[in-house]
Amino acid sequence: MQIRIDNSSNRPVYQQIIDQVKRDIALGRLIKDDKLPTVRELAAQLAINPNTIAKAYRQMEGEGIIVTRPGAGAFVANLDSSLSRVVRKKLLSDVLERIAVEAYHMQIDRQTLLELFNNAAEKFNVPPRKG
Amino acid sequence: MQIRIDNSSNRPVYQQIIDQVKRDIALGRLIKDDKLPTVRELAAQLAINPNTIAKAYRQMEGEGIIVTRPGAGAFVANLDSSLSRVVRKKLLSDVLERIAVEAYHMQIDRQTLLELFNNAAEKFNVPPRKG
Amino acid sequence: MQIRIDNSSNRPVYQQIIDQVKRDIALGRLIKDDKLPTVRELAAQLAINPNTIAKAYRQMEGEGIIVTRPGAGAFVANLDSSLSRVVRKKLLSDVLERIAVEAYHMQIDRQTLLELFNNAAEKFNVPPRKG
Amino acid sequence: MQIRIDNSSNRPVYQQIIDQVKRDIALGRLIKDDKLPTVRELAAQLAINPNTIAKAYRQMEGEGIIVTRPGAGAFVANLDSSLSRVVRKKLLSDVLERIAVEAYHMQIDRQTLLELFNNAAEKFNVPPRKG
DNA sequence: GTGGTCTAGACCACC
DNA sequence: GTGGTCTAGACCACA
Repeated sequence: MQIRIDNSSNRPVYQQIIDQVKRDIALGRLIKDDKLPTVRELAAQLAINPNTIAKAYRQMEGEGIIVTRPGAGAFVANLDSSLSRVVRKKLLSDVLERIAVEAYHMQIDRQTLLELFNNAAEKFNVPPRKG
Repeated sequence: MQIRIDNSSNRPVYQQIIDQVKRDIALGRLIKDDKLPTVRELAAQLAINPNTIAKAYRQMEGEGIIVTRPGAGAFVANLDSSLSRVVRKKLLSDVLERIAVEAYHMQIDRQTLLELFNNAAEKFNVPPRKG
Repeated sequence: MQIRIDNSSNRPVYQQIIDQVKRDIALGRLIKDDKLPTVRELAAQLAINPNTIAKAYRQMEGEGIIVTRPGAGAFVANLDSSLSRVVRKKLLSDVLERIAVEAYHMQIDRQTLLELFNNAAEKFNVPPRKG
Repeated sequence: MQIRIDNSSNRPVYQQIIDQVKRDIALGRLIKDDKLPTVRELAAQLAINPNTIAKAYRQMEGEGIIVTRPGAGAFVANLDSSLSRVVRKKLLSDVLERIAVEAYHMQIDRQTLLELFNNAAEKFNVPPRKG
């Protein structure tokens, strides 16, 4: 678990932590039952307030990404989204549309955008077929 | 120019305005030199604080999306990204990676994600070849 | 909006706030687009820290119960659970089973339990038929 | 006595133990004077800190669910709630109301909720008539 | 020692 | 003035 905070980013610190944990899971670097650093550990390591870490963990717990057990620590959970499939697709669809608009304004053609998309999709364990 | 504000969205109002102007441009509904409503007009129409509209316009002007001619109003500008191609691709790439990670956690398979992507890309004028 | 905190309760303060807002919505005392008290208002009224109120609001926002707009306030949202129906039923089912076990140990017979259940269900707008 | 700990549950371990003992009693799998495993045994079997088991037993003894006879072990006690009937009904009523509120927000109709309730009630020995 | 809750108080984006 | 983020530090339940 190597997390890096970019203080010059607009993205809130707690969100950066979530991003990177989720990314590590998607990359297969973290798997089910792996233990995350303790709140205090990570806080010390990154030199940020423990509450900020706790907030990130709490949110991931809410999303079902991790499981926290007081007295034991935080652990990677099973992949299991409780959101309905319709909602999940809608969420992704909205962001993808916004990206398409951005690409247009940035004058990035569809071919190039598709390449970027494929690079991104292959990098992570987005399974080729349902499952 | 029909702009609709979704109050139940987390997206800031000024950002929603930008989104929709950019979207209309990408859809071809707005083209170069088209006149945007005045700040006052739009504020009245949407029942929104004029400062919010002004902020949206100011930001779009900064991005080179529109040009404001004092005394005349705001007009759609030429497509002309000030950023280098490398930077633009990096920006898109980052967001696409984040989407791929989200898709993984939402258990959306690559096939489905690709469909969503294609739907989004086709909807807008992301030119098939460098444009 | 009259919220009362029971300091002698084990239930966390932020949770008590959520309970009561959700209850008021279910009772029809609060309806879509109604404005909740501001974080600072409620904090002053209840003599508790604003962060605690903010936490309650943030969680309700996450559950889709309310919508918060910085600069505007917090508002009751549309009824619209994003959880899959299977998950929702499982969640309720688990709690109901735990209650049945409790009822057994408390020597409350099924007839009485059913009465208590009906009282509770009628009190709130649990719709008689899907919808 | 087969107890299973779900580490991916938020429910504290000691509470899960209590839940399952009470459940087994309600199901008739454990009856008066049955001997529970010793703290040491159960701790070894579940690979859990003995203090956690001890805490569960201590609490059940406090609730009158079991009796511990020093040197002999822990045994299932008689059903005998120390609380007044009014208090017991109030306790159940409160939880049932909270469930009704949840059901409302989850858009589970009363018909479905009633089915879930009946399933739960039938599963356990909630006696049809005062028992 | 672990995470969870709460307080107190600062600064920022949004309207 | 609104909610959101972050810091600093206390206390508690859980293991």
